[in-house]
Amino acid sequence: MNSQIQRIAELDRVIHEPGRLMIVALLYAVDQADFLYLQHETGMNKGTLSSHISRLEKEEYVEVLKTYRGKVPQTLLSLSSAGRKAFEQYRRKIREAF
Amino acid sequence: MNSQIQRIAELDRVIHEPGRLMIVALLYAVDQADFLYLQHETGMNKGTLSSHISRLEKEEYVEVLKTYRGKVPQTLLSLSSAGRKAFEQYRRKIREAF
DNA sequence: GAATCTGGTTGGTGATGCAAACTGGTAGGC
DNA sequence: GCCTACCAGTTTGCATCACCAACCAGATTC
Repeated sequence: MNSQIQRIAELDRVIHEPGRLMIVALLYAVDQADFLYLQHETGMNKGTLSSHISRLEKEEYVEVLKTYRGKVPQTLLSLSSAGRKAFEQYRRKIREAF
Repeated sequence: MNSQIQRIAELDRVIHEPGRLMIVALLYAVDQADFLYLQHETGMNKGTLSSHISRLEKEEYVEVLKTYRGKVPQTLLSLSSAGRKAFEQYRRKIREAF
């Protein structure tokens, strides 16, 4: 198997999914963001965003902190160190392949 | 929306799928390949490979030529010019994003 | 006749995307 | 107080897609 194909075959599917890739790339850049910010930046509807966040949480790639902005609930997201590493590895393989 | 995220959002989903990305990247490099070669290089089972090829054909990204190697049937695949352009655009967006 | 070869099709399972319904709380009008 | 509307997210129902194994078709070879 040639090495470009090898890299593609090894891509982390959890991160490769564009919806989650946007989330992870955003969190990688800003360290912390809330649900509404992610929704606005990614253009996803809230149901889809919510389910991608759940998937990333289940994978332990993001940490979720439910808090309040005044009296309004706010969900804060950040990348875990595992998530950060996974993204860096994904990015490295993508760069090597293309 | 920041430009990295914009690029990710615009990625062609038909090509983004790793199975099809491997096929397209291989065909981009070699111009023509047969079914068994693709199966061997990608490691996919034939059912999955066959359905990805059908999808790419439906999208008019690949051309399929059913022929014979001696008396044994052989399916030859090549990228169409639309497929070539789509791959180049995909690669450009990936490179810009990462 | 039985096994092999190439490739396609089918059936089942899980993932994704969207809209709509829902939850638990807040705010405003009267 | 009470009713309605809103807000932040989550869950659900439905359609489509991806993956694998198994089976099938048509021809060949042993």
